Amino acid sequence: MSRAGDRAYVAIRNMILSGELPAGTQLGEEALAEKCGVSRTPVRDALRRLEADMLVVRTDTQRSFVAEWSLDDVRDAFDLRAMLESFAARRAAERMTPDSLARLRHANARIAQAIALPRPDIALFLEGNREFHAAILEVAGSRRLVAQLGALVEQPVVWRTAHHYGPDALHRSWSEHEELIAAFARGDGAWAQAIMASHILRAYHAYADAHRGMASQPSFGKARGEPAFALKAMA
Amino acid sequence: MSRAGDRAYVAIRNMILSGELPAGTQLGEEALAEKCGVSRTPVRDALRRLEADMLVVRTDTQRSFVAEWSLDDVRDAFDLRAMLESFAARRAAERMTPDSLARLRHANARIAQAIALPRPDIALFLEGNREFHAAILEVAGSRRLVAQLGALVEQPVVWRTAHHYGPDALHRSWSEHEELIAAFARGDGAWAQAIMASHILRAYHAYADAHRGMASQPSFGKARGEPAFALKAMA
DNA sequence: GGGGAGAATATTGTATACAAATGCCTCAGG
DNA sequence: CCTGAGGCATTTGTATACAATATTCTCCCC
Repeated sequence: MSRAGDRAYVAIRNMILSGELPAGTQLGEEALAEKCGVSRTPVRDALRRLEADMLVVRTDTQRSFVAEWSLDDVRDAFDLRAMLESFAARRAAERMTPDSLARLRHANARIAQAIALPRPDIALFLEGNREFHAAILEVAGSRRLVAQLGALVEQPVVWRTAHHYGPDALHRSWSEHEELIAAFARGDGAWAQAIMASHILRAYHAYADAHRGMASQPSFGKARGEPAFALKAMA
Repeated sequence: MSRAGDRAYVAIRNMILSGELPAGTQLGEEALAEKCGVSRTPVRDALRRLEADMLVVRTDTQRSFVAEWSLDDVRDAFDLRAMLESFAARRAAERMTPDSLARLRHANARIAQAIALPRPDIALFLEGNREFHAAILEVAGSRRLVAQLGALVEQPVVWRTAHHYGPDALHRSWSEHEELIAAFARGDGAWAQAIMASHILRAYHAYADAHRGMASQPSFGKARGEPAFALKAMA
């Protein structure tokens, strides 16, 4: 953790994901530097990383803005994630070890615990969910896959979305994880792949349903479809 | 083109891809700055971008090295590319316009011209090939897909590999492009997807065959399999 | 009133200096 | 000979100043 650079990255990221910096906001380096209490140099690094995460876009003239997310963009992201992560699931099924399988069971047990409470503990659910998907990715054993999915899978904000999920949706997610574990236990790559694709795409529709009809934020750029909130995917 | 930063990026990238900086070489910022005739600041930017391209890796302590490419890594990259680009082909087939189709035909005509010569013009082949694949990606119309494939598809160096391809391999590539055009003309996404996957995976085996038994470069790190040359994919 | 040239302003790009951290080498102790 | 602590050399991180570039505003001309 290189102090200032990472602090700036986390700080700006949080400002974007929390909505403090709405989509379309221009990100001046100097202003951000002051907000983060560092100089422009680490802010520049942070902006570059956020750009790679596609949370920030740069104009042809190097001005940075908080990225817009049209509904089409969100759909794109989920499609891509469905493809990549189901591919990862197939690979993982073919390489699964008892240890990793135990880790998956443990993660999903935590999810069960989170949603068993009278009032589901969303934070715990998200933590278990993250661990579950990360473990699969690790077993898949492709550095590239990790790199490409990294930006898509991380779920720092989902907060705003996750709280819209009902107990039934949460339970279905847990249930699909159980099915994945079954596929992994049998080493059935094709099965795991199919479940994962379904898992992700169901999550997309849960998202779309939750946000259907919600107020659009004032738009800025050339978004193609209906503007959506800036946030990351969850499953 | 922000002058110094991009110059550094291109310069370092070329040094890596040409083999002037072999895999495992440590990349000191100061040394690179001097080589590129700029200061460390733009070099840092360039290193970050190259890291995103996975041409450079950083240790936990922030030292940069030219990335190692085991044969497994290369296989991974091709697998991923096959998946992403065949997905792009399906989308493209569903959205193809007459203009774009014409552009594809034109690009492949240039390829035909390049390989028709008594001595194939590899540079022209690569240029046409790049244009062909870029056009498909553009029609696919997914910003994320572009971003994710960008690092994989670019073929600046393939030089070292491409020259190992025989006239037959080059002709087969052209022929597969023709088949893709046919699928696009009919708007058959599934067909286009299948051809593209086959196209990419064939390219992988052409690569693997060309490099089978070639001398390994002295290895540096934790590469998992047999070390391979540092280069990008082609199809 | 519209449009454009040009200055004024704001923003990003680059270089440099210095601070912090890492790695390496030496040498003492066992 | 091995081990590890300490200091020296190297490398990266950060801040700041200045240069280059983009944007905005103003004012003049049509």
